[in-house]
Amino acid sequence: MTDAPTRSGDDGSDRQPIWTRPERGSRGPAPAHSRDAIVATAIALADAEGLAAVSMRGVATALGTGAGSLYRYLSSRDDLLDLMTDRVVGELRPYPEAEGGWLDTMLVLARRQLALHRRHPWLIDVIHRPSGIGPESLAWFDNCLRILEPVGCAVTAKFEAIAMVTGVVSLFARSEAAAGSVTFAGVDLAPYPHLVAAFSQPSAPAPRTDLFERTLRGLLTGLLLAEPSDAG
Amino acid sequence: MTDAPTRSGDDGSDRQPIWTRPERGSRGPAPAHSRDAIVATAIALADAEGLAAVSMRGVATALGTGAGSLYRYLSSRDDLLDLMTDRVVGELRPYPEAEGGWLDTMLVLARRQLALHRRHPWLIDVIHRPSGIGPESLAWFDNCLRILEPVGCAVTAKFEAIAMVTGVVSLFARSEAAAGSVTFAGVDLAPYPHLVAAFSQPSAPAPRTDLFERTLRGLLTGLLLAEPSDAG
DNA sequence: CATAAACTGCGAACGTCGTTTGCAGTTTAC
DNA sequence: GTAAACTGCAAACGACGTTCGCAGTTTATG
Repeated sequence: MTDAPTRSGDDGSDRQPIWTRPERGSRGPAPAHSRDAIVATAIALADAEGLAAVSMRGVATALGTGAGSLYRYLSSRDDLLDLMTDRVVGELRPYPEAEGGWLDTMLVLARRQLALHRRHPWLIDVIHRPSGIGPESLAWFDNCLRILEPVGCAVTAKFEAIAMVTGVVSLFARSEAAAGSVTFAGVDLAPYPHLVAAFSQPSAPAPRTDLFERTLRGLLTGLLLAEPSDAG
Repeated sequence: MTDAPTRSGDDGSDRQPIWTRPERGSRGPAPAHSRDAIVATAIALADAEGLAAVSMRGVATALGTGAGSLYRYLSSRDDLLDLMTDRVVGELRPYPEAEGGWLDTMLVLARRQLALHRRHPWLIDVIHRPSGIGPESLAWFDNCLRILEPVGCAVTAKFEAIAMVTGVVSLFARSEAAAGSVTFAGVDLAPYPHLVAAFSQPSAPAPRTDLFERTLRGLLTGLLLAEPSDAG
């Protein structure tokens, strides 16, 4: 607690983010594991048993070690979640060319994001935290800017549009994941006349894919193509 | 653990949701607190010190009692969060009449939701969980259906539109709350050419309110007014 | 009015969590 | 060769949600 310089590799380096922190020094014995192997194990665990299974003890047990040992490679569980997020974002590669026009290409990217959420359902619970921007996320963002290059509007509008697309994709992913989990069991619906009227009406299945595409197409054209003549 | 009928009021009633569970029986002494007072205390605590301060011990301390005592009124912390959510949703009342047309009225409702998020920043972390639908949320939903009554489209489309509006509002709320928390400190931006090009460009402040309104207006008209002639 | 059932608050405990710490052993720089 | 820097590991710490047992209080029932 005084000023002992021990643990300079992991413990003392809380200043710089996990992305630029060196994995190990050059002095001691070879580590039994690697940061990448830990992250891969954690992702496999989350895919199989959900995010709740990704505890320090859980990941450590899957690796055949103790919980405290993980702190030789990571400085916190949040770091692990950040690494997991960025690693699966890398699955969005390779990025498509913008051959079919920027709007269609953005839709392809959005659909790939949605597929990523389906592949890793825990992503939806992890993506909405501060300080979770890693190299792969930056690359994805950079690629979106590349796709939007032919669009002649302010960069701030592009930033907003990209963020909104990502957000809407997460909304769809959450809606898919939560499908059927809402229930009105034991609740008296009598005080809600419009609800019971809606429920008593025959409902068509309503294709979801169409909603996804229509929503994003309308969003992007509205945000990027609208003339700012009368705004403000 | 055999079949002792004790604690039938709180403990044994895990079956039915918190909304319909009776607050107390008729036998014992008068409770020192009430479910409503506990929820109000928890909300005040969350408003002041964030959701992390809303622990059973934290709420109990604010009430001058012990953590275990809270389980006489609630059966879990999740129940408490559900009650908190539904209570603040009640702040959206009274609901406006649809005098200015359904689109403008829906925008008013959306703006009120955004204001609610600004008033209770913890709401964004609590609203995206399963099983959080209470009477006030139902009333809000019912009111949205009332506003959308003159719109002649399938009820499923209305359901989707309402959910999407709520979701987009939460996106804006989250974006506002996370403003300035993302940082590229210590990260080399060289591998992201389009990003550095965007950052080197002069950026206008870009009015957010306009983005909010434009996004929702485009969303609602696109989802509710589009003709389903060529779909499918 | 007596009795028993159903309630009350409360403090101690349980198990799990993220994280810290001390220690013994290993490798490398000087 | 020595010391610094590293390694893994087990134990512990504090906080969390939750359970449990107990003593006391109120009410329904006879």
